[in-house]
Amino acid sequence: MEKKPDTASALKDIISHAKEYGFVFPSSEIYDGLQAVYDYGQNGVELKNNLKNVWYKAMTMLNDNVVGLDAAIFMHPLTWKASGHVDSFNDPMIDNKDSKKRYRADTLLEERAAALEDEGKADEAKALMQAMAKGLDAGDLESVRQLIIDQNIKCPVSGTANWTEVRQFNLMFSTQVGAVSEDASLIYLRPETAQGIFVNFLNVQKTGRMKVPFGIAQIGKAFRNEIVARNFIFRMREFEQMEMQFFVRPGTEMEWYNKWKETRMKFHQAIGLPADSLKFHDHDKLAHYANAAVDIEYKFPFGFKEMEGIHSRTDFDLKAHQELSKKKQQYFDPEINQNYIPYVVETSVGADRLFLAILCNAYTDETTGEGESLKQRVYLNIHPALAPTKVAVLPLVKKDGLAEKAQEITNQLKFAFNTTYDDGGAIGKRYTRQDLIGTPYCVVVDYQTMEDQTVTVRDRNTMSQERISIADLKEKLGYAVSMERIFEKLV
RNA sequence: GCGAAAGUAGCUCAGCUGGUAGAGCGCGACCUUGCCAAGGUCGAGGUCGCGGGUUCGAACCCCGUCUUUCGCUCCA
Repeated sequence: MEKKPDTASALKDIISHAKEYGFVFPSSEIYDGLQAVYDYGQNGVELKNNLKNVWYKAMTMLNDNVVGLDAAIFMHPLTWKASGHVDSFNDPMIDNKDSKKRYRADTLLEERAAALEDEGKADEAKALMQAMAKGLDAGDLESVRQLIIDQNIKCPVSGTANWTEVRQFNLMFSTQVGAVSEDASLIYLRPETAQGIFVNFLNVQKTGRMKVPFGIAQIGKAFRNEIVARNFIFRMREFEQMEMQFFVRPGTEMEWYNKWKETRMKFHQAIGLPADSLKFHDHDKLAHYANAAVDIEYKFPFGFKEMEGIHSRTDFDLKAHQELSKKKQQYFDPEINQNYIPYVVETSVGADRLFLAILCNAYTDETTGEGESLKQRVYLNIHPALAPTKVAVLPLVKKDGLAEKAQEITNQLKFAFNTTYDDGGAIGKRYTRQDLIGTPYCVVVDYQTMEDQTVTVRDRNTMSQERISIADLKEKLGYAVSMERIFEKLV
């Protein structure tokens, strides 16, 4: 009998567990924390690194035509002009005090202008749009609010015109480069990692002698000044993306889009997420850069939410960079003897979201037996290749040389994979400690070990034990905890 | 940003109409034991989220603030 968390309170259990067992801590907690920022603890960092590793290797090792990149977080400010982020990440917002609804101030005015045009007042509409543009360009938000009031625009929900001030929400973080603060030195922390790949497209293509189709994979931090951050590490201000941009010949993008859709879904299942907790969600409204977009959603305790996005980005980005930089972003395709700007299929998964999905899926509150023999335990059912600690070596008792023997085995295994030694407290308690952090195997040194050089290996999920020879440990456990087991499911 | 709830030991919580803090679990040492959170002894750990105010006296009442969760809202 297993109880899987699917209610909102389940998230609380997972957050508590994550903190109590060293996976995720609130940032700068001794100062009361910082909203929507979290730190990964001693076990969290292992799990996250394993996840990043398995993703990166699945991309680069398993695909001959995908290579890696690690671009800087700081980029030339024009990058964000070209990508559209400067324009689309700055929204003037206004709230209605009665309905508590928030609107984009520019949208309200645009709708009003459209209504005026329908009424045949095209001149008035044009004047309104010009006045709005003037106000926005000058950063005069009060004048924008005044326009809304002058036009007597009412909230469709409350029907009142009881508006707050207009406030600018900038989703990009900015900072200064250099000691002197001037306008020219203002730069942004990247709101996505993709642009680092696009601006390096030709560098990689030329120095790596890459032929289209090929991909560039990158893992890195990105930053967004979210207005509302919710759901633990699901939406953070500082987060990590694992992105791969795949450059293809125009016209073939849908073929690759579909191929990557399937490949990525397979990946999530291979690392242990159940098929019925995953689904595709097609975008109805496409972003300015895409001609097809789908999310892979995972069934979090707070519902099916986006974990990964697969977008057909067309040539939007490379073309925009070519126009703004005046540097050609073309590829010469020898097969068809033609120059073109490649189209791009992007796969972009949130490392933190994937981490959270793994944690939610792994958290198991299990009750076995009934009556007197009723047993309850909590364990993390993490894929062995992803588990922070692979093996715990435990002496059944500390005396009679068992502890020394267990230390010796630990020293043999620790070069091959994360191995821990524990002799504190009763054996049952030590099993439980390992269950709680998702260690897949416990090796126990008992009295028989001293006679025939065998140990028992206890499986986390089944709690069953198998006796094997010490000499075979490294090989047998090594394979059981290897990423190979994940990769085998991907080909 | 709005509304609701919450914040006391590492965790889960108790603490009555105000009288300067407790339990269980966990943690550490030692003893005993030895295969699924065993028992015993001893011990560490909290200016009750933070800052004001009321009061002779505040974990408790009032105000502010921070953080978290939930519901709105937002999400190129």
